[in-house]
Amino acid sequence: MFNALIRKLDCSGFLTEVDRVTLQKVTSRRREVAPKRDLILEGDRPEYVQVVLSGFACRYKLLRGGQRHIMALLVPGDFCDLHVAILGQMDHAIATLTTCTTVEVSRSTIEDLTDNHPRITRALWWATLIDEGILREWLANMGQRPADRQIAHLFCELHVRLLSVGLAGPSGFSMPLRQVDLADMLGLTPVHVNRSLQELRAAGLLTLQRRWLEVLDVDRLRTFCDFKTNYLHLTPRVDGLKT
Amino acid sequence: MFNALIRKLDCSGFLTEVDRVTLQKVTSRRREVAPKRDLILEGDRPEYVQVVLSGFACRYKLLRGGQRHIMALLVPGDFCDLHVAILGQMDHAIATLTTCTTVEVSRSTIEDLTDNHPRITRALWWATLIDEGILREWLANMGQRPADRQIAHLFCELHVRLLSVGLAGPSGFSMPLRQVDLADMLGLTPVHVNRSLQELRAAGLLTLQRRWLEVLDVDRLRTFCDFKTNYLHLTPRVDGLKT
DNA sequence: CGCCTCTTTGAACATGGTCAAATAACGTGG
DNA sequence: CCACGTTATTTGACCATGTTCAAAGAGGCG
Repeated sequence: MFNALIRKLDCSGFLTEVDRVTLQKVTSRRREVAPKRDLILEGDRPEYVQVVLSGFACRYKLLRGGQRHIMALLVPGDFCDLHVAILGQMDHAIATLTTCTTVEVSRSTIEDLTDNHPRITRALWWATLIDEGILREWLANMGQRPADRQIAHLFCELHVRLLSVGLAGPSGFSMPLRQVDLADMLGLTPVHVNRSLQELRAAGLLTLQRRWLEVLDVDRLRTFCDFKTNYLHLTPRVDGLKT
Repeated sequence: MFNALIRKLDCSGFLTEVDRVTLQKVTSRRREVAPKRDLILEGDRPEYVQVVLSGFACRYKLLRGGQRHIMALLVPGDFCDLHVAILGQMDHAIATLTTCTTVEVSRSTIEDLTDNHPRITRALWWATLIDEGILREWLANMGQRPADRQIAHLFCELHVRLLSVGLAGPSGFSMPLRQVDLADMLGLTPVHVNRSLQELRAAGLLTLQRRWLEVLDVDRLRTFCDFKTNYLHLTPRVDGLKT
């Protein structure tokens, strides 16, 4: 059966066939969650670590004014809260954006993996470091680029990340996120996201209809928003496209 | 001799006296670096992992337009590039902001630590997870708050981080950063940082002169910018101030 | 004292925000 | 399959926060 987690960790290059089998066993207890449901709340001390196997989720914080800021997008294969094992308490919440399938892995299973499966441990460590790299890129994106390029950059990133788990074609992918979600990720208003999307369409860079994002010219879009893939630390084969 | 790294890792609560001695030995090869010097460049594959022992450094990226975005502030006790051991290549650069003392720890030493000193390993892991938490908070800060509160929030964070390594008093600390540096951290222009600082002063929240930041009323400043300490995962004792 | 860097000021401008309403798309039950 | 209520996208007019450019003051350091 298809398993985005294995597919993703495999990108690290650390896994062997045995490891893949081990991971397969661990990810068998699945759960279906409706859109816009909280998976974990800020302050929680969960007993289980969750992994997204299908759908999109996000890390977010609610600030005093009631504004939501989304600090990370979780796509199939991503861990939700591996770090809680060490830090103890969640400093942010996680919610589904679309319908999601998740797996719960007990803390003891994680401990078993880290004790007895050094390559898997290394792959997990690798995955969290990539998440950190993405956070840094988002920071630079928000801080330095105008809205339309921010959005373009986010799409470029998403495209590559989905490619690496086999969920995107060479020039398009399913985009079930709402404009509000994009707005909350980039610190913009939905209205302005809407207008910027129109500019991107008008510039002939992409189309977005019926929840499908089609990139008309990948190179041109990447140049437009100054997108480089290095922060995703892809193995050459996954890059999907030249450069 | 005073060692900010040990002081910081000690906050994790994982270390024993033996571990502290081990760390002391490892951090003996020191180096002095002038302000505004690169410690590592994007694309580098360093053989040594560096730790800041005194002064301020930063992680940054240079984008196409030549703009610099600072994605993290490294204060005494912070690791520069622990992650390169796994990811291989730097996806950002690191530079000093002030004169810094650093230590270089060879990759083999790190491997020894992770193989034979489980509590130290756990503390290192803990430190990188806190860095990740800070990244998330910065994202929300930039995305959702107006300039003056962004700056106030940054100061509140810095205050607590410096307190935890013994480099701040209960209401003030040395602030050698330039307004350009603040601007590059928050995605603002130096001009606007300047004006926002004036507002903070006018509001009686702080004073900033001769490179010293004095917080006039810590609680009031924290309320002003909606600062909560939870994302820093402090042990109760280090919080320094109530709440 | 003089140079260089950093901070401060001013005025015009632009990007993105606010509020409110209209239109379109979606999903569910009949 | 259609009708309806709900949720999402789109539009318009006005406003505000933050930017740009340029120049004048302060401060630090040899």
